[in-house]
Amino acid sequence: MTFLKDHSAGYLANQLARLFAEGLQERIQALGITTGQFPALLALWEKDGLTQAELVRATDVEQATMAATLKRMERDGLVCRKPHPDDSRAQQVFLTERAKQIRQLAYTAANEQNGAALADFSPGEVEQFLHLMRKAITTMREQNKRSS
Amino acid sequence: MTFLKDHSAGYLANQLARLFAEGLQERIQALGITTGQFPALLALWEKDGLTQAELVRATDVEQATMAATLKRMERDGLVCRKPHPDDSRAQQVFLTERAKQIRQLAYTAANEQNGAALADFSPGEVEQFLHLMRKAITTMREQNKRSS
DNA sequence: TAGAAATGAATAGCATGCTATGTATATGAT
DNA sequence: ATCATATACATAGCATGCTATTCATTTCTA
Repeated sequence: MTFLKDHSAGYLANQLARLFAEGLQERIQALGITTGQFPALLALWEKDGLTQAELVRATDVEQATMAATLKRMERDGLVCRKPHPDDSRAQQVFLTERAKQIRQLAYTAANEQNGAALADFSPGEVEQFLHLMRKAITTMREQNKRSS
Repeated sequence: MTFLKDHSAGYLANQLARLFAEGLQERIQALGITTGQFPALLALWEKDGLTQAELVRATDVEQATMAATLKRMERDGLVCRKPHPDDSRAQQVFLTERAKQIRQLAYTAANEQNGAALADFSPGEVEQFLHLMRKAITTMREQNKRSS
């Protein structure tokens, strides 16, 4: 008996994600940001000054991952941190001017990568694809919640 | 202007892949293998004794990634390496007895994870989903080939 | 057949992601 | 008010994946 990668949703999802990341990385490297910083940037572009804990809740990564990402973002001059006025355990994370200015370019890069990946899809297929991905994600989130 | 993660194929693909990996990891940890070892194992279960270069061509990872994975697999008692009879640069990679014996259990684990993720899909949706993932993968592979 | 080019592997260095721990501060319950 | 618990954050340690570099051996070509 064999195992066919082309028929394994998990195998394909892994490929898909790596190819998306590769393509996006290429499009945003001129902006001085990386794929892993994207989730935090999206959240901060929406609302600047979030705490790390709020960023964790706004994204889908673990606290330790966010801590490491913020450290690299600070090193790279994308954010700076200030003590939280009401909670001395927390810090607020603020975007630098540079990070604020690349917002639209970053959105464009992400949209272009999505468009490139789905270039051969009909509009209906795009909708269906997004719908099915959301459905599988919801299903697995529910299951992992239970098992933990 | 905002960027909606729920409408970004790349964002969803990243989520999807991580959730698949999480679920699979849980199912195979009792077998003493990890998700990253799966591609190499699939190739070696099909044909034992491949070289590292052949494993790279049979999977979708870079040579350096495969080298690191094989090193961990050797450390974990999943493979052993023997000098290639016809090419002294190369080595053949052979599965240990333990690695051979878990084959069916590993297939089952992967199939069960795929089934769990797509539990709410109709058979037609499953086919459509796999088809669309393959299509996006093919498209991006073609593009990345050009840009490199 | 000698030198150039290609191929097989290993390694360094990095990003992203995880779990598990530790530490400090807040909060809630007695 | 005190003590237990919850929360915020940092860090260690690891897996997976990448690019770039290096080294050795083959293979091709002039």
